[in-house]
Amino acid sequence: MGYWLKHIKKLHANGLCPIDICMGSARKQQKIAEREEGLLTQAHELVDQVGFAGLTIDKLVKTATCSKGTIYNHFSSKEDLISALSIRSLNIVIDLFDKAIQFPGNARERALSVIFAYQLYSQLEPTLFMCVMSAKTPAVMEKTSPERLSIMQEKELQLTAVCDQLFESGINEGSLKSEIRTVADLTFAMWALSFGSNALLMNAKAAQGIDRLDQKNALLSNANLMFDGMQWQPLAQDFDYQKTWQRLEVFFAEYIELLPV
Amino acid sequence: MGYWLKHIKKLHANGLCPIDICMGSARKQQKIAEREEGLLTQAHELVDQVGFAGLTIDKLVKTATCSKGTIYNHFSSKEDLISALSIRSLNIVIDLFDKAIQFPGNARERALSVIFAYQLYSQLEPTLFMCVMSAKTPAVMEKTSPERLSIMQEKELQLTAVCDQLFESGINEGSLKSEIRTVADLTFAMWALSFGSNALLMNAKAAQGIDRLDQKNALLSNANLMFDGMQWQPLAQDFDYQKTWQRLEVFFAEYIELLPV
DNA sequence: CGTCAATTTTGACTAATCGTCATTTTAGTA
DNA sequence: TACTAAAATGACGATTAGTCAAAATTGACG
Repeated sequence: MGYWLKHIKKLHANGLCPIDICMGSARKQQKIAEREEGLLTQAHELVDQVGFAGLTIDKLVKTATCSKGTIYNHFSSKEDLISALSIRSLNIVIDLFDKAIQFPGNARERALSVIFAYQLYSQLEPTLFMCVMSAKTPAVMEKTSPERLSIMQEKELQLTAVCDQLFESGINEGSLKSEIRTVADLTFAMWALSFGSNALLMNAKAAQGIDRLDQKNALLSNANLMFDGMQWQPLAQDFDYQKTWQRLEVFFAEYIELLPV
Repeated sequence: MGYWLKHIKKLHANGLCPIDICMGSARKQQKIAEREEGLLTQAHELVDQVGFAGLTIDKLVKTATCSKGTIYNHFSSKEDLISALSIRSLNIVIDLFDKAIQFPGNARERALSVIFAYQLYSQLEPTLFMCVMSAKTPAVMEKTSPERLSIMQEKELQLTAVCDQLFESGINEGSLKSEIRTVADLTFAMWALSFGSNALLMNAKAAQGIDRLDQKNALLSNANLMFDGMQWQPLAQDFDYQKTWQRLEVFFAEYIELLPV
C-alpha cells in the first residue's frame, strides 16, 4: 500500500482533515480522501441495488472511476469495506446524538431524545444500520483491518460517552440516584436495550413478524420501562412522555421528512 | 435435489422423525437425517478451527465422508448452512428454556431463570450464538432457502411463546398488572434486552471493552431494571434476586460445569 | 524546464471458491 | 435377478477475491 494512503485513510475515517498534518502533498491527500468517500457512497448504493450478498469488488470497480488495485489500497478486503461503511454509519449516529442531547427538557427527556435519535437513524439508514450489525459479525470482523477495528471501537466509545454524560446529568439534576448502579452499568443497559430493540425490529420487519407490536411506540415503551426501573424521576406515571415523543418528532422534523413513506 | 431430501430435510430440521411419514424408505431417510446432523457438527468444529471467514464448502468436504454434491443436497449455499447451524442453536435454546421455566419460584424468578438460561447458552455455545447473529444478517438471509427461513421464524415464535407464558403467569399470579402494556410488548422488551445484552457482551469480550462492566451480573442487573420498570412484584428492593441468581447457578449446575474456565 | 526519485495507479493474472450437472452408484421392489 | 427411482459423485465452468510487475503520476530540485 502507498505510503500516504496508510496514514490518510485512518485520518480521514476519523473525520480529520489531512491538510492539517502535512502541507507537502495536501492536494493529493485531499483527492484520495474524497475518493474514499466516493467509493463508500457507491458501495452503499450498490448494496441497495444488489443486496449485501450481491456486493462484489468487481461490481464496485465498474461503477467507480478508479481501478481494482486502487480500491484495494483503500480497503484491505470486501469485509473491510463493510466495516468502513459501518464507521460512516457510526459517524452519522454521533452527529444525531449531538443534536439529540440539545433537546430542551429534563435529563430523562434528553435520554429519550437519544433513543429517539437512534431509532430515527435505524429507519433513515437501514442499510448502514445493517452494516454495523454485519460488522459485528465474526466473518466480517475477522477480515477487517486492525486500524479500522480500533476506529470502530473508538467511535462506539464516543457513543457510550454520550450516554454516560446523560446519566451523570441526571444524577446532578437529582432525578437519578447513583447508589445502586454505576453509570457504566446504566449506559450498558440503555445501549443493550436500544441496540436489541432496533435490531429485532429491523429483522422482524423483514420477516413480517411484528404485527403483534405497535412498532412506532415500541422504543418509547421500552425506554420507559427501563428508566422507570432505574427510578429515574419523573416516572412514566407522573409525566407525559408520549408528549415528549411527539415533541421529539418536531425537534427532529428535518430528518423525519426524509423518512420513506 | 433428490425427491426425498426435499421433504426429509425440512422434517428433520423440525425435529420430526421422518420414519413416521413413510415406511417405504425409512432407513434411507434416517441415514440422510443422521448425515445432516453429522455435517452440522463438522461445520461447527470447522468454524471453531478456522473461523467464520475461513469456512468453505471445500474444507467441509474434506472432513466429511460424502461429496460436495451431497452437501449441496442438504444446504443450498454456504449461508444456508450457517442458517441450519442457527436452527440447531435455537433448538438448544428451546431445550434450555424448557428447563428454565421449571425453576421453582415466583413468576418473576422464573423469568429471571429464562434470562439466565439465555446467557448460559450464549457462553456455552458462543459459536452457535454467533451463528444466529450471522443468520440475522442480510448477506446470510438473502442466500438462505425459504424453507429454512420459515423454520427459523417458527423457532423464534416458540421462544417468544415461552416469554408470553411467563408474563401471563405473572398476571395470573397477581404480581404483574396487565393494564398498561400487552404481553407482546413485555415479551418484546425482555427479548430485546436479552438479545442486546448478550450480543454486546459477546462483542465487547472480543474487543476487550468491558473492563468497565461486571459481566457476570450485567444480565441480572439489566433484568432487574426492566422487571422493576414493569412493576413486577416483588421489586428488586424487596427481594434478594442476587440469591435467586445463585440458586440458578445450582439449578443449572450440570451446564455450568461445561463452561470454559 | 527537464530530470529524477518517490508514490500511486493500473488491470491482467493467479488462486480460491462457489455451485452445477452428466454420469455412476445405491436401495428398494417385483 | 432385473429393473427403476432416488441419491451420490467429483470433474468442470463460472465467478470472485486479492496480487503485483509495470506504467503513470506527482512534486522537488537543480
